[in-house]
Amino acid sequence: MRDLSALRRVLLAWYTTHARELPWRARVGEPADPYKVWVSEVMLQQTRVGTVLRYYDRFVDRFPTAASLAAAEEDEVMASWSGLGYYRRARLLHAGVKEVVAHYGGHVPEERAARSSLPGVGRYTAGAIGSIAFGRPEPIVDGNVMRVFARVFRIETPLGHRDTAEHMWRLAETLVAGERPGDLNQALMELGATVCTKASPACEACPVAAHCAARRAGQQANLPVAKARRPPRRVTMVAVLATSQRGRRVWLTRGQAALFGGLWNLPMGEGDSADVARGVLREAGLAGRLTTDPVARFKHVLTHRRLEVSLFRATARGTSQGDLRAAGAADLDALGISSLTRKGLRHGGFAG
DNA sequence: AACGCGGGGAG
DNA sequence: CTCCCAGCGTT
Repeated sequence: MRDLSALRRVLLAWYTTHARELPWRARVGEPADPYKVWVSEVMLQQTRVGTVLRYYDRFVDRFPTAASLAAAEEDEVMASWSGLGYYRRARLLHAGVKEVVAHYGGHVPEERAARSSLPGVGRYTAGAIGSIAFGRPEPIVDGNVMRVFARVFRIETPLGHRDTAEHMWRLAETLVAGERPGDLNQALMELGATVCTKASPACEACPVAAHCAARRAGQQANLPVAKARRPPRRVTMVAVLATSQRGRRVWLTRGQAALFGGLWNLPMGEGDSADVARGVLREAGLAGRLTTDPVARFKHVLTHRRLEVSLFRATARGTSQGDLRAAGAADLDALGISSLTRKGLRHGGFAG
């Protein structure tokens, strides 16, 4: 559709009456806190609103300002992120606020280039902070916006193609130029999340149905064209639930790898045999006795992996230092633990 | 351009 | 089961 101003108008009007109340949204007439917008937008990367709601309040309550987050220990930050996934986001956010404190007096920089250069702040997040917190006409294109655009403008090239993405960013840039850029961007995302949904778009309730090319052509169910997806790889893993002699504390190692980096995990390795489990124990810096067979098997599914985990039990000695530590049940809440490790502790009967 | 990175909710 | 979510950084 050529008349973007009509689309703008309808979206803003709809958003004014249909926006969900979300804790990171500023009240009408109040300026949004750029730091809180930043935190929420990082949490929202590839993560649904409903999931973020379970973490956001606790996080900003504990770290209410950029300075307070910058001053926190990494373990403390990871503990607050524990279970939310994509843990690198937390470490990048932490690095980002440190940079803000060091170079910008603790204030999120309003200037686009400075904002974009912060760790973890990509094209999307920079635009979200710019438009929502600073009221600048900066575009946003996320999964919701792509779906809405693909339908409204009947874009039939697959998502994920460079040309498709660039086309959509240009559309977003054109559309956001005007009043209330933050609301316009949020209106697009909100529409995609609540009305123009993937499986069954509620066209009869959609404010832009009259402007929708896909709807006109009866193609709304066939758009957008998804990008091809690679099937997840199946991986067998061994995890060792090694406790101290009296079974009161469990040995955890802090991951440095990309997977679960920065989190405290059960010692793990790829494979399914007792031999591998022995190697895992030794590799962790532990000496002890191990069950000959797994005490439990469980699955853990990630987007890109299907892990089948064999859990061994051990009693082991070692020295808590660096990336190895013995944690009591009461310590676990203060540590960043992956859901996989949480699951392993449960299957192994270590509730403390 | 492709890939790795969590976890969970919806259908 | 499958899909994909208010993406980013690396290669």
